[in-house]
Amino acid sequence: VINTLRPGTAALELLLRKLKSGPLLRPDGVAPFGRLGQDLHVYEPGAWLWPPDKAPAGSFLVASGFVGEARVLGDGRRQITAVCLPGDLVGAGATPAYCAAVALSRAQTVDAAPVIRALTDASPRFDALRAAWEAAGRDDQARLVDHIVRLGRLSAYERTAHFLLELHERLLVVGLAEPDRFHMPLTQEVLADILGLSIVHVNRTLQQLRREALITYRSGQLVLVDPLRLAMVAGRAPLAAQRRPASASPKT
Amino acid sequence: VINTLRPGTAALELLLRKLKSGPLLRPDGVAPFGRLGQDLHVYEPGAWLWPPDKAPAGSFLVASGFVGEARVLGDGRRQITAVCLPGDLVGAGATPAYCAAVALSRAQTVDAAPVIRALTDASPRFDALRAAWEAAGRDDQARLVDHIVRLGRLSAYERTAHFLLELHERLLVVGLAEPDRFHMPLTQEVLADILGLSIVHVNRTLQQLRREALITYRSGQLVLVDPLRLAMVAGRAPLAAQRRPASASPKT
DNA sequence: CGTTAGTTTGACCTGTATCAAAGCAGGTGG
DNA sequence: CCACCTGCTTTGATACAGGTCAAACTAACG
Repeated sequence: VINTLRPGTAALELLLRKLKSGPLLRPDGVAPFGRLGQDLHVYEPGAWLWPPDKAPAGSFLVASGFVGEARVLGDGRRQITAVCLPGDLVGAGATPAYCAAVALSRAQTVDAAPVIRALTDASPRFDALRAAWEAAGRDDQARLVDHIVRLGRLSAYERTAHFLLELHERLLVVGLAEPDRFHMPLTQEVLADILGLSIVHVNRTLQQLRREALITYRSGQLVLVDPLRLAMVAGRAPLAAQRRPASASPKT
Repeated sequence: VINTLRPGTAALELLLRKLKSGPLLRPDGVAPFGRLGQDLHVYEPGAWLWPPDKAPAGSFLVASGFVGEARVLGDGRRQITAVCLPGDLVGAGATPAYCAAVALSRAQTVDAAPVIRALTDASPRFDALRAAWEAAGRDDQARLVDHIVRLGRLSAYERTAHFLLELHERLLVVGLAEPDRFHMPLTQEVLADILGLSIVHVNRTLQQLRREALITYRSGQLVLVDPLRLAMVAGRAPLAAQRRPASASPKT
């Protein structure tokens, strides 16, 4: 479906899906943007969208592939602080300074300036859109907090499960995942830099998840074989408790 | 100086200092808020400002002491995701849902509603203030990212140094630190939950920092004995950023 | 002075890192 | 079609950072 569109159009469509998934945006509140995509960028895995020492060069909408915000330490250690999926913005408000952006897989982006312009525009015509946008920003923030908890208090095993579930959820929202599987283009090295682990340990952790029949991974397809048990491992509410929307009751 | 003011006034003064420290706010841009502080809350260390399962009950300005945003896992593990110092807001935009707020030391807060109202107000009279406010929000965000890097890629030793420097910097901005020291009211247990370590290891790490003559800590006063070397350890070194020096045979 | 919360110590254990080398594609050029 | 890269995954052996448990020490405080 998405694949048949031009990348710019596709990216916008993904963004709108995300915004529409929130409680705030009625489908008819979606404003008509200018057409996007004359300014397509393609990045090979590992390529910088902007390098560590430069300021973000505008903001971009991810059209395909995964992009990461990363910080690189003097001795080469690297921590990826956020993963941007198709439909996400890189370099916008959510992206603080001192973060490089790097393609985590082969990725396409389009210039997001028109989108930003519309969102910044004070016109009441865009009110609903802007509200949805702000909600998405809060989600981004909540995800940073999730990441902190993962890194600070979860074991490698829990961490990995937790992260894979996050990816799945987010991709579901933009329609890029099936209920039990999704395309996971990240190498174990990249996963290591996201999860704060060593490559070797990521490998062993994934093996354990497979051995215990929680996931399957073949040729880029990640299958959540047992999502419930996986969620349990990740320390998420055991009984299908809702999480994303702003009302919830975490377990005791 | 600050101590002689009523807590509400003092808190507001701290906030304004922070906002004024940014590049955007000219001193005369500071708007006169209503007087604050009829609604003072005092919390004992460990007390919830709001518990894990409730939504933030409004937003509060910290007047004194340290407050933390925390997530508690099912089995009791706890990760403090952000530390709010005097002059910071807890529960405002920067604070995402699913975070409890807890007093990390004895702390006072005042209701921040009047401040929020002024900032939300569209009046151009507050434009400069609002801009400063947004800058402060970006700082908060950058701090979350710092925290992620700390937890993901720094050793316990580096992490601790890095965090203490952050505290010092932030307290300097609001005038609550001297150039080489500040009052650090956090217990090692709390530090552990911030740094993602065990209590015992925090203790040993602090000992190491003292043994190597980087810091001193007596009766709540934390002294940065050798800020430069400390910054180096924390990986904020402008100079050679190599592996850990081990100049004095660090033993475990 | 006993109580209590916090810090410190020691002994021991384990999760994760490190090092090194071996398998395993998917692509390339000969 | 094969030999050969090259980048990724997997494996094994070993080392260490940091966790856990338990107890002793310290200092504030009623």
